[in-house]
Amino acid sequence: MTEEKDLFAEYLSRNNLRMTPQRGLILDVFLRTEGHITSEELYSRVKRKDRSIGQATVYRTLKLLSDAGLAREVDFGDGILRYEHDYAHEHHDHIICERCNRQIEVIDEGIERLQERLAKRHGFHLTGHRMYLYGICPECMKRKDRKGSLRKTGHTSG
Amino acid sequence: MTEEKDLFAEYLSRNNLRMTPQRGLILDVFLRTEGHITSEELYSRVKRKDRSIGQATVYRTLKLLSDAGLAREVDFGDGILRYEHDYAHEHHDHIICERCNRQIEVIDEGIERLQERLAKRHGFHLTGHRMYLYGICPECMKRKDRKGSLRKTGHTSG
DNA sequence: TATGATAATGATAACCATTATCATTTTATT
DNA sequence: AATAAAATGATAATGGTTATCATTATCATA
Ligand SMILES: [Mn+2]
Ligand SMILES: [Mn+2]
Ligand SMILES: [Zn+2]
Ligand SMILES: [Zn+2]
Repeated sequence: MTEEKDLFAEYLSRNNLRMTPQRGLILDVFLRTEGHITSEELYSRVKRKDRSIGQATVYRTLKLLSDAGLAREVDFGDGILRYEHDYAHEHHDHIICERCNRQIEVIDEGIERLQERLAKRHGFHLTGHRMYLYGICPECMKRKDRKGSLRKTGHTSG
Repeated sequence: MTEEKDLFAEYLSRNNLRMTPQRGLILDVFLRTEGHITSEELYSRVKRKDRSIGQATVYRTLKLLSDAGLAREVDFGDGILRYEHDYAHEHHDHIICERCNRQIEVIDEGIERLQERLAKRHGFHLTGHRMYLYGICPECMKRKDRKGSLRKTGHTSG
């Protein structure tokens, strides 16, 4: 946590930006929050510690944290950007349950390798990727056809 | 093209919806347009043939076409939904160039297989996926560091 | 071929996450 | 202190998409 703060401070000074109480607080709260958090959620958490904080500052800081390599944007495709820790966190992809929205983090070295090869085969230099698997989680599998909260994205039948 | 129209008609009647001149025209123009088209683009094309068409109708019809299995939503992550043909078109994924936005369609059976296995390993029943690779295309590789139109998504360094 | 019932259309307003604007305040440097 | 540069927070704006709603078109039936 101190290490992350140092990294952020270094990133800021390297870019002629300034460490401020707001930025420090936002980073703190972010680091204490596991999972995939929206700017809105983070804003409401930060506001509990500093009534006067502005929502725009949270948006701005989250962007800075992403550039600094401390946060990573996660886009589940529902129109709301989420953020997760990106420092000392291994890269991973996500499986999302279309029934209950449960999300788990997964990694498959084989897939990563093949992605690299696939890009190369087409002459591309691969710099990143987004991969989201959609399905039905084990729990939802048991309680059969609860058609209740289907997500209705267009990812089904890929 | 007649086959697609039949499929659409069948889908509509199956859902107690009606085939209309507007829907027919929108499907026609959509089928004649290759690539990944936005609702806006399709709207302007359709409007050339029917001045009186409404933009909402294009949005609505595109959604219907997706449900009917004739169109597929493509989300490159820039906040604009695109659509591509989905009937008699093999599933594929995309590589997008971060410099010039060129996009190519790719498929890797090995990856598809591993995705299936990865989901199963976590107890999920896989229903679909989204995979976008980001990189630098061969052309942009040659004309070095044209930092011109960098996309600035957050997908880099996956 | 009128008549209801239902669905579709097009114009427009609303939505909503995110960005831009800008006056004011804070911070770093002289 | 004085100055310049950057950050903040309130608020307006953005822009793709969706909701609303009065009007029109379509379908089934008599
Ligand atoms: Mn994650
Ligand atoms: Mn495609
Ligand atoms: Zn589930
Ligand atoms: Zn390129």
